[in-house]
Amino acid sequence: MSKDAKRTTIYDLAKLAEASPSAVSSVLNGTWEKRRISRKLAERVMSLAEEQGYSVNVQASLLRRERSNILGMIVPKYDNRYFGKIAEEFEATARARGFFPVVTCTQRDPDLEFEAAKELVSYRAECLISTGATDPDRISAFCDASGVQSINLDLPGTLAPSVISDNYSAAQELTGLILDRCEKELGWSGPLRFVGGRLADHNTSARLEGFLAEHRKRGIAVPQSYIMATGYSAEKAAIALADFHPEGPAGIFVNSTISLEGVVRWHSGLARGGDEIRYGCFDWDPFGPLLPGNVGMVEQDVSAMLTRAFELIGKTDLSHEQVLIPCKLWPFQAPLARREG
Amino acid sequence: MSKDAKRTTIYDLAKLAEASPSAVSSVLNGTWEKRRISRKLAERVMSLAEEQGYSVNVQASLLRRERSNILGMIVPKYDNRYFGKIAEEFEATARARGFFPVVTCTQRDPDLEFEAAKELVSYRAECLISTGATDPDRISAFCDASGVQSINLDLPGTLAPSVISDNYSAAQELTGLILDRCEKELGWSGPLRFVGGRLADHNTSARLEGFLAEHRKRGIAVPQSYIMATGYSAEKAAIALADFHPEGPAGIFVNSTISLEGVVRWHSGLARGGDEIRYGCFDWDPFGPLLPGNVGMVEQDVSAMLTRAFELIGKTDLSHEQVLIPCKLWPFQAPLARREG
DNA sequence: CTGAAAGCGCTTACAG
DNA sequence: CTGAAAGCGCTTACAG
Repeated sequence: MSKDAKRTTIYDLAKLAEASPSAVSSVLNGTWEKRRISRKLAERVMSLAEEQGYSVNVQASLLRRERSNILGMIVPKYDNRYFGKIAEEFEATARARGFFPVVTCTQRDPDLEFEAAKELVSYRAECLISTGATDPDRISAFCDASGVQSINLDLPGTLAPSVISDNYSAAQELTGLILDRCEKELGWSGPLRFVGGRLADHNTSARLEGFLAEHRKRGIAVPQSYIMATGYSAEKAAIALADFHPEGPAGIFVNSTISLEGVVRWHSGLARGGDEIRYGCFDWDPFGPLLPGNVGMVEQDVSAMLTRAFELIGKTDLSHEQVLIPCKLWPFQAPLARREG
Repeated sequence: MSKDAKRTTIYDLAKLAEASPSAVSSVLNGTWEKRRISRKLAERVMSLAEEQGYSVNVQASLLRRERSNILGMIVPKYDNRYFGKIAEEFEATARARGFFPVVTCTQRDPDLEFEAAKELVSYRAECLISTGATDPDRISAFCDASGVQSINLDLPGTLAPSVISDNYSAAQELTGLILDRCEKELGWSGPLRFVGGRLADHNTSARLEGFLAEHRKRGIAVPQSYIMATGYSAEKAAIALADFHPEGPAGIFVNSTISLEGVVRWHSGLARGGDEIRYGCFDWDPFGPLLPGNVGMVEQDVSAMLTRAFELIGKTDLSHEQVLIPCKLWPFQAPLARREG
């Protein structure tokens, strides 16, 4: 059946069915009943199509209909619980609604992000969702100029509606949880250290505010040096903590599972004192509950975020507001002890 | 600049530049020097395009050129170190070579896989790479009938060339590592248990063969009941081990990080005896080195696999052979002890 | 009940 | 140096 030469078109089918290309077209795209084409012809065409392995040339079809059906998404990473899940759910939802999802992973590189956006615009995407984009406004401005709708997810922008996690509240809750556990289990109350992320990043700064608010509420002062927003990498987190050899109790607010990796590495490398360390992490990883000292993690509500984002697709005249989605806090039971020796 | 109505076309540009659409087209697609269009006109057109925020309608352009530039990939999950990395590298490589990568996540669902393949064929993808597909041959047969090239990655098929990891050898090495460590650290020699995966799955069965070969080489018999290929889920792995309360030393070959989660959960839940457990995992996770009892992990060589796969793209008359890519084995240093009480 | 015709936005031989 | 024309494979008012 392999037809290397030319693929079957509606013209081929028309010839075989002894009908016009128009009739074939409408049979194939399901409008034949409306056009009152005889069931007999319709069936003949459909079985011929099957037989010839015909598949519509979507490129041509959509060009003619001046649509693309493409829903674009830009995402920093796949290899990440949070963004991986976002991409997966986005695809499933888009597909369920009849769109053709095209997701592109841009590695947090602003230029790659913009290139990907341009490409998606060239394909005349119906809408572009920028997830965790480093420069969402640049993308929105470009989309806007080309008449393509854009929506921000995870990280907000000012030129398009944004659906983001309620970082402030979740960070405050997580801070409270860690402080409570330090008090209960170690008889010690803060201040905690804040490790990971970048202060210039909206989410990190919102989380830091929540972190500080909870300390303030409890009357605990946080020294400036306790804020270690050293970026997104396990190495940097480990380096930031390298000089920290706690003699007594200590607590850490870990910003993102990427930083968590560094914190755990530091923790398991401590000569002693590790048993009196408690930490919690903003973001979720299945190995989290198994890490000694980890008292809880925040899980962002991906489904809720996407549901809200999809509600905005196709809507015009939207305000560029921020929609805040609450997160879930997962406290873990009794802390596991650290490795011996 | 927002043009909600109609997007700028080459005809608009032609009018503004007082030139023909043909000239504009060739300026815009870079063939103007070949067509010996005056630099003056070219520059006029280009600045007008810039000014009008023109972006070529790729749909129309590619339809005319009877190409799609699309390179399709089907992948089971994004939210997974291994497949997430494959998707990321695939995209970067495809883009670097001038393709438009479209990757689709199909959740190990055979029907979804097939639907996605059909969709990609409708878009006239130049080539479709099926990664970890449950039924690669069904996809290859369909692609073949439509004149679309297909390549299998990770899981082999018989109707298209396959690039896969050398599961057998890596499993044998990992088995050897675990057995060595058990002997050295616990003074005990096997047999190990094999946990996770499905025997019907090519990779699991190749790994099991390597596992058994290493035991055979050392003259260690493996009881049938030690093979617990219970599928791909943390729960199932944990359930399979639920009745296993080792009194003395024991060792486990963990098939996939998904199962690892279950094994670690089981391990950390043991009332006692956990200190004399050693395991290793086929597949890589950054938290791996931090898990007590974990002596090493296998990392599949994603870059090498993709490099080989890309070499096949566009090649015709390929045999449907299997290309085996060696894996890397990462031994971890001294085992960490388990949690206390 | 069905077909001829125009057109989606491009590209590219062909003819000056 | 440049334009008119045909055509990629479809869809859809329009006219019977």
